[in-house]
Amino acid sequence: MVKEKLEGKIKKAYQMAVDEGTFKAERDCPEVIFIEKPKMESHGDFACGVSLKLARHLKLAPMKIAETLKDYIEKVGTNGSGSMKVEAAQPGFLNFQLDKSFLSNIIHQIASAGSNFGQGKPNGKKILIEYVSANPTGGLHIGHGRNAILGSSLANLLSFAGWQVEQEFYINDCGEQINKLAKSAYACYQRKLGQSVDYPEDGYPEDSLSPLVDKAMSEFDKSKLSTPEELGDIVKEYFRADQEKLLLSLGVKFDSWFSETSLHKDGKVEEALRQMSILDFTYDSEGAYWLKAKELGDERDRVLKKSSGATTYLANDAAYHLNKYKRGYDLMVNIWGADHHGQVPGLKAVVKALGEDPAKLDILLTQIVNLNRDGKPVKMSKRAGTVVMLDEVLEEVGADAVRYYLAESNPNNPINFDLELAKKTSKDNPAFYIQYAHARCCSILRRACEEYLDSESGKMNPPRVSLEQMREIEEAYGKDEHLFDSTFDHESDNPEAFAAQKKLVLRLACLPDEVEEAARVMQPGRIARYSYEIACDLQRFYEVSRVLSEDLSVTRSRLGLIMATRQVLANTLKIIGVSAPERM
RNA sequence: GCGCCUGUAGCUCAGUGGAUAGAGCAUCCGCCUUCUAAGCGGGUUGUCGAAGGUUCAAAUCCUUCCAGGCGUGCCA
Repeated sequence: MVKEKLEGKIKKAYQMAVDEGTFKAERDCPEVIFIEKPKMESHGDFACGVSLKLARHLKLAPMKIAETLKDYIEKVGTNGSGSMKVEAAQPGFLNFQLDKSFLSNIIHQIASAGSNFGQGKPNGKKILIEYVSANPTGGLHIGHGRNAILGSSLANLLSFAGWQVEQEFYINDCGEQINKLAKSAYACYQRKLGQSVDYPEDGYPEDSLSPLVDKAMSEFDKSKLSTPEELGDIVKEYFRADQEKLLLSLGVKFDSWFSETSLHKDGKVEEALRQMSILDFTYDSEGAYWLKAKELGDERDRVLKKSSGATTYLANDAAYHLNKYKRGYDLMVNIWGADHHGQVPGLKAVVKALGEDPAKLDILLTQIVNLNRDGKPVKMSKRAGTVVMLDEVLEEVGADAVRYYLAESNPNNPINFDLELAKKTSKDNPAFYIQYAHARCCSILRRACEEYLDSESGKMNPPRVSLEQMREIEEAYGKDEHLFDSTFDHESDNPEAFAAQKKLVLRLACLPDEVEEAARVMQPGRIARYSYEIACDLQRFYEVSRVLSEDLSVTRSRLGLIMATRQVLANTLKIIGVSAPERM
């Protein structure tokens, strides 16, 4: 919002300078105008280093360019959105100092946009995010959890940023693992019927299957359980349904569940194989059917159909991705665990062999999640040995903490998830601290309309703001641009308070830029960290500046700042899928 | 061997080619009669893994090397 505005101004100034012959160059600025937030306050609220980059094109000294741009920016004027000071600084930066009307205008804009504040304009593009995609042969572990939270937060983020998003779970419901599941379940079933059969070697653990087999026996007639395949189909659906339920409890909801088996039933795998052979990217060798993957950038060729006649996961993936491409997305994102990174070149090769554009397929890899308790590694599962199961972590720390910690980090880095930290109710725990900031805003808004104790007389005073007045403020603050001007009126009385308010408002103003940037690099974690910064700025403001006071006009306008903060916190929490409580 | 990821403060991590390198934790000092102290302010803390290169400007881009993690199936 602010950055966009400044960028526009600089661009206009540049063009004016060209039009008037001050700069001898094309009208289009040859460098990207990047607005940054300077680290040092003396460098203004925002800064731009484009003059340094333009020096080469214009063959002028950077400082000279900055000064010229400054003059033209002043000529361009403010067109109503509040004014600012511009300064040219060595070695050629443009530093912007926003004034009070600009700050007050930001609150007004947040107020009028409400829950839409920060939203990107619809870009008319469709994106498919495929994630989790676990085998329906057991529960989800914490790694699946990371994948799920990244996918879900990314979907929220991109949708907020203006994409049309669909979320899909690809069910790996056929192949060797599923056969093994069916055989294990069937052996378990036969034993329950009193038959003495050997349990398959390296089969799935009997204790985890036993309750599901019981359930199948109670829900289905014997005639439906006569083969391992029939029982396998039932059990894998139980596992899938459990996964869906667990994901829903974390706020992860898919638009579609795509079955791998359905590709076989519909002849789609054969169709994909034919398409690749038509383009001459396949061959027979050693009794198997191969993809010329090496020609397509992989390190070696890959088997599509085993000598047994069964297709490999890669052939099935080819069929699945052909289907995705046919659905006409502008971009497809797959989220995989980093232990699958070796498959990336294979899948890219398949896409090329199908004659589709690999640039439309983006694969995000998530590194592992290490669980700690007070700095020491934990192994908590009774069921799966060393693997930590998602439902156990969820039960211990709750959905909000799980979502925050799995969303917050950069997917390329491993997560060190500390269970004790996630349960703490202090600033050490950012998930808590952000929610607390939201609750604090709500509390102040509530208290404004309540009676309060007069410390001198010891009597209760009537509320500072009546419910009716509060409604009026809420309504007016989206409409009246100048309602909040007095928020910043007391700079000289209390410079500390002014600085804290200004910092908070400028932080809030960055939401649109943060959303845009996070969406561009597909890192919802940036929003989580941004949210934490808001919470810190609010806390600072709260320390040095009272909202509810005897001065009604100041109270009203500061309530506006609190409403705006609450709104931006709510919008960011929604993206990462963490709840925004009104009381804690 | 080859491929991918990572290397920034004692620890966990941010950092978009820009100005003096940033948070939290830890540690030290100070602060609660006031809207939620479940907190706040301040101090200490760095060969940005190493060496070259590109650039007016490099933690950031390029090359080489070192260290760690993961992967390298007719499993998925």
